[in-house]
Amino acid sequence: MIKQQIDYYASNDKMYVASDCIVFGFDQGELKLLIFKRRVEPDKGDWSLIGSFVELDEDDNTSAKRVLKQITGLDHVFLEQLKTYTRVDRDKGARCISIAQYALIRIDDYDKALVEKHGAYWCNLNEVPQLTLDHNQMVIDALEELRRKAKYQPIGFELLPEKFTIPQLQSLYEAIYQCEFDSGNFRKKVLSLKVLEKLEEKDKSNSRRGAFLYQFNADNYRKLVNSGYHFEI
Amino acid sequence: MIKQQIDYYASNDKMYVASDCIVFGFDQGELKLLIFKRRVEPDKGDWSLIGSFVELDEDDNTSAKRVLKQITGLDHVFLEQLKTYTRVDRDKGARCISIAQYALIRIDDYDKALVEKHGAYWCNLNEVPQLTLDHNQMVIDALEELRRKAKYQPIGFELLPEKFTIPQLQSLYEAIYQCEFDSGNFRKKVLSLKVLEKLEEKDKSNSRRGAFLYQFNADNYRKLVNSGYHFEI
DNA sequence: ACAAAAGTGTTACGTGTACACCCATGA
DNA sequence: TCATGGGTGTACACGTAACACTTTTGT
Repeated sequence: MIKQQIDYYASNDKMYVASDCIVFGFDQGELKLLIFKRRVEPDKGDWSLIGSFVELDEDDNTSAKRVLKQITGLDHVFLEQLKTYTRVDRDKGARCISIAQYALIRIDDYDKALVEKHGAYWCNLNEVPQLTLDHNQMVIDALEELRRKAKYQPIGFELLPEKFTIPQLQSLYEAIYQCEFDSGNFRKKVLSLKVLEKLEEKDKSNSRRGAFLYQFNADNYRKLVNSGYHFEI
Repeated sequence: MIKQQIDYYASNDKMYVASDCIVFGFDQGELKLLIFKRRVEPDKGDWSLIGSFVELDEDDNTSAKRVLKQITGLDHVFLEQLKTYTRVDRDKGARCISIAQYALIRIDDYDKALVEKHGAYWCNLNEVPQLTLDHNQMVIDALEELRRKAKYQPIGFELLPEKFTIPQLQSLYEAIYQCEFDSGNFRKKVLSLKVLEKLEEKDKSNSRRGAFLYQFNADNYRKLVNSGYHFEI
């Protein structure tokens, strides 16, 4: 029985499985993408997403988190599978499929020294250079997914510091959707969702008057979702 | 150079890559799922989604279409990547990841003889038996995706015959979302989208009066989308 | 006191929802 | 003629968008 089983599997071909990571950050009102210089052939020296081969004792998520930790020094980042790229000729080096994932990180938290040491670089999303293999397509797909998700799930908060102001949140959404929102309406909408906790502190970096800081209340969000609440921005 | 490249790839491990297919159909007002009896160890004889190993000269889509054609006799089905399942211990037989895809097919078109010959079976979506490996989870995820997509993209039509009535369309959506819609409002909504062409024929199978048949106009849909139109049911 | 950002209030409009109603037809 | 499903019309509630307006504070 076991013999037969092994034979059956063995009569098929294996492939390399890579995991590539589209890392988004938000800084100075701009969406950023983390890229670095490819260190292996083919196309050594080209810009590339960060990635790695998935090892036998890892799943895609574990693999991506390992690389992410290596390069940004960050643990506990938001990470989600995007799509698997399987074109036969996508990698000239070998038959290799890639499970792409996208990550959202609080850009002021990351270990700048580590990022630089690995030759990585935060590039502006409107100025993404030519990337290796099919990585540009991955970025396009990830951005589309981010836009789709941000509307129905509170993932935008993953890109902001713990405490943020309503105008900061608005500027993030304006960066994601590349358009302007009416500030009054945006504020009303976002507060009506009942997932923001107002703090006593103010942030005065952007105005004389200062804007109150808020915090995302994940517990409350979960409760609302469980009771059938439909989040939407 | 090439030597170094090959060495680099070779120092990593390969895996088996499978492609599993969640096949939805619609019949008698019910959503159906195509499953069949697994013919290989482990778990030979268990119910399973249809699937196969992805061959070296195939991408995931090609692979799924090959199996689908084999078992249903159908070409040109709607097929889209769902998600890739990579848990280390998901397959007891070997380290094997699976790229799941979901398909929507017009159930009255399929080759019934072929389906039966392969031991496949259309099961009711509310009565899915225990499936092998992580296939039950795949079905859950696929159903969620179908619900999400059907709201914003005209994929529902893939499950209906070429010509269908508005009440038929409504009954499909009721099956997908497991709730009832107001028929007047549903009709207004769906006709306001401007992608249905009214035919002269009537279908009298469900009422004495008969209901007019309609046809989905894909060209018109594409035009509307290109001009920024936002489809939503 | 004024510029500039934060924050509030008011109104008009379009869309979804509930529901009453008419139509066509075979038995 | 009546039961049944197909199809139309209307009235109201509500969320959104546009925009006028007030508040705060450093210079």
